Amino acid sequence: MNCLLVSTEEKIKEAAKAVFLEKGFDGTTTRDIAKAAGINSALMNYYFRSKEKLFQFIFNDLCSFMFQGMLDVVNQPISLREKISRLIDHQFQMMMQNPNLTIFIMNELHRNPERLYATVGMAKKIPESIFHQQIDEAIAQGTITHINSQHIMTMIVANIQFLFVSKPMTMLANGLDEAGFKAFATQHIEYVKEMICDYLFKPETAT
Amino acid sequence: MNCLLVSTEEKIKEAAKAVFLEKGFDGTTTRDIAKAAGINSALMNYYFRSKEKLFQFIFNDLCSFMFQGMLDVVNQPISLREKISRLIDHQFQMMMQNPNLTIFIMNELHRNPERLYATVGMAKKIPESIFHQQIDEAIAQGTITHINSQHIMTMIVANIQFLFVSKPMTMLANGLDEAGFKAFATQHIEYVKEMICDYLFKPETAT
DNA sequence: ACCGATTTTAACCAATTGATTAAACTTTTT
DNA sequence: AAAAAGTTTAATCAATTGGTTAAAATCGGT
Repeated sequence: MNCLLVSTEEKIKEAAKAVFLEKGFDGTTTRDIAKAAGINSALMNYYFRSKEKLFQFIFNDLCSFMFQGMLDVVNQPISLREKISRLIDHQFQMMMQNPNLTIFIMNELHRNPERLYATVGMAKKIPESIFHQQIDEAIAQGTITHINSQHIMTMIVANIQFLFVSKPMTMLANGLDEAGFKAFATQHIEYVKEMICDYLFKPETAT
Repeated sequence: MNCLLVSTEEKIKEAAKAVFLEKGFDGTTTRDIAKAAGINSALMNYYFRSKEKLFQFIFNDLCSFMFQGMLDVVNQPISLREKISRLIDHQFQMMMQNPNLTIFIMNELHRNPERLYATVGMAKKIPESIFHQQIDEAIAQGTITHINSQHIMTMIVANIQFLFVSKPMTMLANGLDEAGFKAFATQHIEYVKEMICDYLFKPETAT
């Protein structure tokens, strides 16, 4: 067994994750991965059977990483207001550390819709979470605006995720560098929190 | 000259646009395009010098298409409230007819940041538009919440665009078919309009 | 109808792609 | 230490890639 810190299999997975995230499935060659992992090209086919199989492995990993954290927050036994705030914060932290996670996943799903099957289990858990129960209860009690929970979740996710999906564009349009973007994004999520909560918990009930 | 409706050059451009939009630059082969255009592979290199040059052509076209419409709305001599509503409607119409326009552009910019130079002229026009002047004036008059205009634009764009960027995921998570998605999206933009306007034009001024 | 220019084609090229093979090297087991 | 199992390598494969070439077909002007 290779004992220099990590196993060869792990080295390949880490390298593949980095390269796939940066270049996508089509833009990545098996030699890219081998080079990044510091191994022979053939080793990749020894541990994983093909580029496609290796990709599926990485893709599932990344999808789990993305969804699991959100699911954890979404199922916490806390108030709706607090949960929305934490949900936004959690996504923001996750994306700050992995800015191209979402564009990668969305693009691969767009290019190859069959990969949706890899996410079907996780994706369906969110609409079934206690977050949605809380919303339905709050609506019944008249505490929040009457609005389908899927729309609320979409608003939360969209306002955070698109910030990172469009990061290069936003930086260009507003003339920001890396630090400037971070400041902009940090400020932005505060506005988003405020906007969404204002909309949900507004005093007078809209039609 | 080829007089069967359209010129060969136009046929190639149309085919390339469709294929690139669906498969991205890396996923597209020159033979894909030739096949879609019903021409010989070599013809593509006769009209455009290379796959890269052809792509740049298409990419610029699509970016112009995306930005020009938004710029037109953003510079209309109408009220802020009406402008926000039209901006959202316009993007929605555009994306309904071209659902993968944004994911395509964003992904290509992510994969190849040098392409940003192709958009720099257009992207910078938005922060310089009279929309932003209107916002600054409204803030000075105390008509709307005190918030940087770039944040408002980001909110508008994010809430509409991400709906389409994440279309496959949204359809899966909420169990929607094509018609279901359309209904969901149509309803969603009404909520978004309401939410953003409520936030901007709210009666009591927040800190 | 003929000529020159433009347009289109088939055949081909070198480079790169994902993947395989058989041999060499380690490690573990006996 | 010998055998067996597991790991890694260099060399190579067939297929596909973007691009080129030279010849054929088509066109407009005269």
